[in-house]
This record gives sequence, C-alpha cells and structure tokens, in this order.
Amino acid sequence: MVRAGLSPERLTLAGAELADEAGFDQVTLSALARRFDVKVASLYSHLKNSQELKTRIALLALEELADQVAHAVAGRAGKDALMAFANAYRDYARAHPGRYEAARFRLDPRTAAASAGVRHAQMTRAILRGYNLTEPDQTHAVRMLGSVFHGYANLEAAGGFSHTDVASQESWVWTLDSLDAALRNRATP
Amino acid sequence: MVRAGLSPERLTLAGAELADEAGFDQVTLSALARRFDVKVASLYSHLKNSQELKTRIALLALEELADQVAHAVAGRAGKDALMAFANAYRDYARAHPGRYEAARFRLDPRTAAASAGVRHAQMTRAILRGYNLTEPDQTHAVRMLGSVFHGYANLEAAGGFSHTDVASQESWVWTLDSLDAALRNRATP
DNA sequence: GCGTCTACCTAAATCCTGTAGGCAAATCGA
DNA sequence: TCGATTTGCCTACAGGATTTAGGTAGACGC
Repeated sequence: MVRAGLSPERLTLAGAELADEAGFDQVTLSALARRFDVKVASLYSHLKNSQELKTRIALLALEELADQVAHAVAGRAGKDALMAFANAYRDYARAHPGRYEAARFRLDPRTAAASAGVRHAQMTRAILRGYNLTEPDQTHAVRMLGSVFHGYANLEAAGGFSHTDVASQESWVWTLDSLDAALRNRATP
Repeated sequence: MVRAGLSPERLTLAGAELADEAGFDQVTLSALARRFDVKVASLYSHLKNSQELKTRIALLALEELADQVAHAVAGRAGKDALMAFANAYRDYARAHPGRYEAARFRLDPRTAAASAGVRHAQMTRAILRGYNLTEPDQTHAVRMLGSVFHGYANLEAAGGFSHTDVASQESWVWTLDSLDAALRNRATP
C-alpha cells in the first residue's frame, strides 16, 4: 500500500485547481479523493471537513490575489495605481475563476480578520491616498471601488457582457476612467 | 390520502421563501418536500429536477425585481431616476437576500433571453437617456452601473461593510452621487 | 528489531437527487 | 351517476456526498 503523500496544503492546492477547472461548487472531498486516487475517508486525517477545505481555498485565493495586487501597484500612484490595482483584480478573476469565486466565500469573522482580506483593504486605502480624500469619504470610496471591481468581475464571469459586440475591455477602461474622474472630483483642495 | 395541492408555482414560491430564510444554496427538493409534508419523489411530478426549481426561483426573482424597479423609476428622470433605480435594487437585495442570490443564478442563454433580465437592461438604458450618452458610452455605462449595484449589494450581503462604524447607507448615497457626477461628465454637449 | 505514530483503509449512517412503478383521488364522458 | 382515464402522491430503490468509528500496515524513533 503506497502512501499518496497527502497534506492540507496539497489538498488545498488541488482543490483550487479543481475550482478553476470545474467551478468552486464542484469542489468536493469526493472529487478530490478521486483526483488523488484515494478513498474519501482518508482526507479526514488532513482536513476537519469539507468546510475547512473551502475555507483554505478561500484563504489561498485571498493571499494570491493580495500578492498580485501588491506587485502590480508597487511604485505607482494616482490613476496609474488605480488602474494597476483594478487590472490585477480583474486579471486574477479571469485567470482563476474558481479561486476568485472562492475568495468571495463567506468566512467567519475571526478567520476573515486573520486573512489577506485585511491587506486588500489596506491596499485600497493606499491607492486612495493619491486622491486626497478625508474620512469618511475614504471609507465611502473604498466601498465604491470594491463594489465596482467585484461587481464587474462577477458579471463578466457570469457572461453578462457577452451579448453585445462592445468589447468588455473597453467598458472596463471607460469605467476606470470614470471612477478616476469621480475620485478626483471628491478631492479636498 | 389528502392531496397537498402542489404546483410548480406554489413550489417556486415556497422555494423563494426558503431561500430568503436559509440561503439559496439551502434550497433543495428535500427541504421543500418537508415544508409541504410530502415525500420528495412527489415533487418530480411538478418539476423536472432541482435545476428547474432553481431556475424558476431565479426567474421569479428577476420578475419581481424588474417590477419593483419599474415602479420606482416611473415618472422620474435624471439623477432622480438613477437614485430610485439603485435604491429599488438595493432594497430588494436587502429584503430578499435569497431571491436576490437566485436572480444571479446562471441561466442558460435561451432562458435568460426570455427572462425579465431583458427588462432590466432596457430600464438601465432608459435611466441613461437623461444623461445624453452616445454609443458605445451608453453600453459602458450600463455595465458600470450594473457592476456597482450588483457589487454593492453583494458585498453588503456578505457583511463586508459592517466592520467600520461608517454607515453603509451613507456610503451608498456617496457612491450614487459620484456615479451621477461621473455620468454627467460624460454627457455629449 | 520493537514500539509507536500516522496515513490510509473498510464499513456504515445520514442526507440529497433521481427513476420506476403502484394506488387512489379527481375528473370527464356517456 | 357510473366507468374510464388522468394525475397526484406514494413506496422502493439506486447512486453519490458527507462524516464517524475503528482497523491495518508503512514510516520512524530508540
């Protein structure tokens, strides 16, 4: 009986790949067991339950996304930083739809507070420094940007933008231009 | 043996209520059968499978949402119409979280084309008439507005805006003000 | 080499989906 | 009103996912 060499990390990674290939809701312990050619019960030595698997995939996705955004934004400011941030976000959602979906998985508050989600909020605020907003406007802006990025990625993933011949890329740039203008408008002199 | 008086319509409505109470992913034929005190297999006389149930709930939600938006927007124009539209959208998402989630359920293209989703798109374009946008700007704007509304409702439902003491309502108004300004900025003279 | 730990196993309970076939209530035609 | 047909709900069953309990054999420390 050769051992498969499972671990929470390998299972999480395989789960993330499975999510990208088949959708986050197709990520089951059974599917994962098949992928490793192992019996389902064996996975319970490494993961408490399927909830933990999903949580781990979500945390992985948040981490990866935060890394990519951080890398994209580094050394940029103002509109340049805004565009880099938004593009990193959208690119990740397009390249890793399952992981992106996982990143939206509802975490319990304690887990969320310890996740890379915190870095996302910090980076968003960092972007906004270039726009000279005072509180509470900065908080409002964080929420607005989060909504647009998330909403756009979501609708695009759902195929909502594929029924006209206007390219999604153009709408995206147009949207970011509009947001930039709106934020500059809000700047305190 | 008293008959329960099931029908696709009653099942759909009960499913929608169940979604609001417990979440769309908790909507199962089993749960529905329990609610009607009926055996699961009996439901298959009225619904092809659980996919059809979910699709019907999604269509119901789209219909209801379109009705509410249409009612809210009637007789308004410009920013007034934009606010009414956006508020109707958000209010529905808050009052009926499960149905709202259902409205985002991925429909196959044929079903989607015959759904109230079409009315949503039309109404969004109607709102934008007040901003005097030419194509393709109008399409871009439709996408931007859809993203913001959807993204905001989604993040709010996920509890993403409950960690600071800045009221979500204020951010919402601020966001709508910003969008209005951005759209006015885009108007062709 | 021996004992312990642990990775993976079998077995089984529970729950959800879906199919096949049966009985009785509702309905309709004469 | 009575008989035939339709149909609403049933039992039975099969398949797949989750999860727990308990067993066996490989890996590893001494």
